[in-house]
Amino acid sequence: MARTPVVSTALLTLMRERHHHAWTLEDLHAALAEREIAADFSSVFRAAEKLAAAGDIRKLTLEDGRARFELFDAHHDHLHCTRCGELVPVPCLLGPGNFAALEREAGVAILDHHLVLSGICRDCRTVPSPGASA
Amino acid sequence: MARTPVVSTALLTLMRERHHHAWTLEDLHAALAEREIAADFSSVFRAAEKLAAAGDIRKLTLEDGRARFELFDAHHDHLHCTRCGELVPVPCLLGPGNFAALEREAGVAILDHHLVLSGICRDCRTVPSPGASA
DNA sequence: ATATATGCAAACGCTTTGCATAGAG
DNA sequence: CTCTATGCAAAGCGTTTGCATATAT
Repeated sequence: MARTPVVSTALLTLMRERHHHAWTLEDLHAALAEREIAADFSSVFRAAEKLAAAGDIRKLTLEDGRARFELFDAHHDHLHCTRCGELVPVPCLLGPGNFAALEREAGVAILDHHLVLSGICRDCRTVPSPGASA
Repeated sequence: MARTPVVSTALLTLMRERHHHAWTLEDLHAALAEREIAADFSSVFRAAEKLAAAGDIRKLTLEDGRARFELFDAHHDHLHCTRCGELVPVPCLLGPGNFAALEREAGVAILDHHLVLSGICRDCRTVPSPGASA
C-alpha cells in the first residue's frame, strides 16, 4: 500500500476488543476519538465501507435509517431493544427448513433474510426502567 | 373537520384499489399525479403519516432507508425482490412458538418482529431477466 | 371565528463525494 | 513517481417542519 491505513486498522481493533455489538458511524467516530484518533467522519465512513466491502465487517440498516456495522461472523439476527436502543445479537431463528414451504407455495426463491426482533434485552430486564423511581 | 382531506382520502382509495403493495412516498406522489391530483410532496407525507398514526396504513423502512407504506391488514412479512425491487408480502413465518426458547435462554422479551427476506419474486422467476438477451 | 388541509420553501439528519494534500513504496 | 489514506467542505437524498393561505363548519 501507499500509506498506512490508520483508521481502518483502528476500527477493526476497536470492534474486536470491545463488546459493543453494532456500531453506528457516530459510535465508531466517538470511540476512535476516545483513543486519541481524531479521524474525520468521512474517513470513518470510508474505512467502514472498505472493511465492509472486504468482508471483514457487515453493514446493516435499521428502521431508524441509520447504518450499523458489526464484525462479520456467523449469521445471527438482532434484537432491537426498545428501552436502551441497543441492537443485540441473537442466534438465527430461521433456516432453510423454514423457507421450503413458502418457496414452494409462493413460487419465490429466498436467498437471504434480515430479521430484527423488537423487545427488551436481558440487561434492561434486570435493571429498573430509567424513570421507575423518578 | 374544517376542510376536506383530499390527499388522505385519495391515498387510501389508491392503496385499496391498486395491487401495488408497499408504496414509497414517491410512488404515492406519482400515483396521485396520474389521477390529476397534483399534491405537494409534503402533503403526501403528512397524509401518509396521519393515516399511519390512525392505524389505517403501516409505515416501514427498508435497508435502503426509504419509507414504505402499506394497508394495515393481518401481519405478514416481506420479500424484497433483488431483481425488480418490489417489496412483496408473504405470510408470516414466525409465531410465538419460534420465540419461546430464545426468550427463555437469552433472557429477553420479544414483542414484535420485522422480517425481510431477500430473493426473487414469483413474477421475476417466470420472466426472463432484464438483460438476458441484451 | 376556529380548526384542519395544503402548498411552498427551507431545514434537517445522515450519508456520500470532490478535491487537494500527505506520506509510504 | 504512483498509489492509497485522510481531511475539509460541500453536495445529495429522502424526510420533516415553519409559515402563510385556503376552506369547510
